[in-house]
Amino acid sequence: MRNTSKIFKALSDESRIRILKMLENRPLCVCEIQHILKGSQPNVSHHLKTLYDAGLVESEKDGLWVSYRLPDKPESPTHAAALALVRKSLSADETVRKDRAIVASVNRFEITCRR
Amino acid sequence: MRNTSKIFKALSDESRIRILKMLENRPLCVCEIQHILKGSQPNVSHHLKTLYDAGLVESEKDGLWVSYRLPDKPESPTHAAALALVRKSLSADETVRKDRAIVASVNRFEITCRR
DNA sequence: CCGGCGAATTAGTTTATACTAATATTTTAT
DNA sequence: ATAAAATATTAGTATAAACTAATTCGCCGG
Repeated sequence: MRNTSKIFKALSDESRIRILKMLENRPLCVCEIQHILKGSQPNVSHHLKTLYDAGLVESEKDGLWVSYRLPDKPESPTHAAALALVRKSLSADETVRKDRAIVASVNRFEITCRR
Repeated sequence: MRNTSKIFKALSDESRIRILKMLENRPLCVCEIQHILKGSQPNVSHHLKTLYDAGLVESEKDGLWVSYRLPDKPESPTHAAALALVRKSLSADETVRKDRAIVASVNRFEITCRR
């Protein structure tokens, strides 16, 4: 039960839902997510850690960057169902649509990540 | 999005998940839930209010009691999907099993609700 | 009407979560 | 090696959620 409520806790923050919806487009590095959420870098890292600890994202080192993506193979049926629920929801949400429009038009080399 | 994250926030507490799993057996009044969760009455009322505000339970006055139940007709597809996810999960959880065994063997007239 | 019971609300306190600022780590380029 | 960039971690603070205790509300039977 601890595990399940951790999943829901991770999903109970709007920034983290926005991140998951962005990742439906494609894998993103931290600085791209930061650019779209307009939060501080440590704050974004913290949200990503929360999602990672809940088993809702995977990460991979990619040179200087760390790429985050939705799991290919969720670690449990509950994880799969939760991710499916998110996928089916909120695609019409205005913030989500704007976020994903930016995802589609940006790459990591065009943006500044420096504070 | 606010609405969706409210659903997840409501589901992110173990006591509230326990309540939902108990309600899969049958509608319950506050004092029955309190008897099983072993929490204070105001605490249980607060959890029920959180679930109610998120659209995850319905309530009905029943004389002196207030009966809570899972919604017959969830107010949105997201609500339905979230409730379905809970229904499919955790039925094997030890705490959930014990709770539901008590639900099956108790009625409101046999228990003491007084603090 | 009055007293008692179930439930809801309020107030106050504790605990957990989110954010900011500063620092550390890792990797790449010079 | 040194420096610079991307990310992670830590410390400290602000905000929100959960619990306890006390009070209030509403319904029912005398």
